[in-house]
Amino acid sequence: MAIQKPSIPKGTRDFSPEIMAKRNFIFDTIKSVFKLYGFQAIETPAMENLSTLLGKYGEEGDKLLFKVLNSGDFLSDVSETELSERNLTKLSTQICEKGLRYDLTVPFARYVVQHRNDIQFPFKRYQIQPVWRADRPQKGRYREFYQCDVDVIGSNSLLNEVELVQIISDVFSKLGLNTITKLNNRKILSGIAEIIGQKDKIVDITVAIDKLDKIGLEAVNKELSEKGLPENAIEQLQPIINLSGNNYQKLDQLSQVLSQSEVGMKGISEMRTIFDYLSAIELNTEVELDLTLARGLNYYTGAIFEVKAKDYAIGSICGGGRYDDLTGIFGLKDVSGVGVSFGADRIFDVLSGLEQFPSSAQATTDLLFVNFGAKEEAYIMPILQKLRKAGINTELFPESDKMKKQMTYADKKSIPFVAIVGENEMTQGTISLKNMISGEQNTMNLEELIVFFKENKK
RNA sequence: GUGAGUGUAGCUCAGUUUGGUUAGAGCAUCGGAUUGUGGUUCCGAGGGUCGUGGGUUCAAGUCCCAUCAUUCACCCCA
Repeated sequence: MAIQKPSIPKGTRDFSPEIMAKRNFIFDTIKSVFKLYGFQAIETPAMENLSTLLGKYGEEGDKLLFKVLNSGDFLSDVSETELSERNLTKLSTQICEKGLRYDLTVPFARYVVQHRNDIQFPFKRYQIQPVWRADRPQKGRYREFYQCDVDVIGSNSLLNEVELVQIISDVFSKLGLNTITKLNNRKILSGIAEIIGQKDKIVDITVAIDKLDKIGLEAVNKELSEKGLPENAIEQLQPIINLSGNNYQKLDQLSQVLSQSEVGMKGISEMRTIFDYLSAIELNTEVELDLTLARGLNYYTGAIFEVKAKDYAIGSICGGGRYDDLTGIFGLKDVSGVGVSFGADRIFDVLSGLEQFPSSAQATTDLLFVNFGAKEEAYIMPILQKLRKAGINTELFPESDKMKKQMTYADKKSIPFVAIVGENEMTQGTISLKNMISGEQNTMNLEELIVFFKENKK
């Protein structure tokens, strides 16, 4: 076989040690906050039955699912006529019964239904795993990426929404990022559509309004009319598009427009409650009511969240919302859930772009012992054990290579200290410790060395 | 699904406009100066199907066509 140039699939990435240290810093930070609020970890398989995934993300989503070909003779149940028809959608369900998960929310819903008798509700879970989308990759968009989901299921309380905003605030505060958290409510959007008599056009309306900043009022109105909205409906929308003021002022304006819509008023009152709670606590993220937030309308029923980094343009870095009946499709009715998902890969890109990673995100070996040969190795082994017991990350170079090579290893691996124990040190019972940053070198015994690191580490 | 850009050393790229000897640079790697001292310096070495296939030509990294890969943007989304 010819030698092939190795490569990885489009939109996927290798993570080298330096990158992993930084990624783990993000994951650890997020996890620690999740735990702080009483959430517990679960994991679900990379593959789900295709039937679990299909139809949950809209037509567009179905197209972006990675499907897994059946094992064995996957064509055994396909007739020649079906093959020649080339109905790909139908064929794919015949030859694939599994697919890679597209997000963590739908597998979670499936999990909740399947384990409903073992779960103590309200169930607060977090889940940090990769998901896959057969999208065209581009900046900040990958085919394999990690989501960090945190959801509460089995509780209607708006306290959960408030808590999620706090979690968002805590996470990004710990990561040192300035953010803006945008809130919307599906009920308000429904109310708007109801008032202007265009119930089935909610998505079109919000998508169009969303472009206001980008393309301007005129173009938005043009797009609305292209989507089939009558003139008078567009007319009625104007005060909503031009909504201004602080969050409460926006809600006041909305309640005038939506006074005749029960669902719309419900949404407004929900948002008031949330803002009231939020105003009582300190937050590190700016919270803003934004009616143009249209994400996940396929299943969100109440609050909708989206977080953007203020100092770096990369799309949203966190998003989510409330879904009243996500488990309904799997046969468990009236279980409401609300959650958000942190996009770890985008957060990574933001932190990299802003050079915001702390030095603690580069932790490696603390101390490398130079290897001079078999005699020294035997002498050092018990020392290594004691150092490790004392919590010092220590390694002994495994070959008695040239010192230059061993020093270069320490240098490239950013190991801050090198211990030199050769014949001289062995007879004197000392260790020569070289500081790789300053270059200075000191002689000490083992106890002094341990004390030195314990003091230096903090 | 639509549109644009880019493919030359492990990496970042020059060379393509105007075809012409043996395809270059920086970084990285390896060796030496320096057999108990890395990062700085100096000397040297290895490393190329010029993405792939075809065409034009006396001659193609360079021009033409096709194809593949990859990046960016749109739609949508973390």
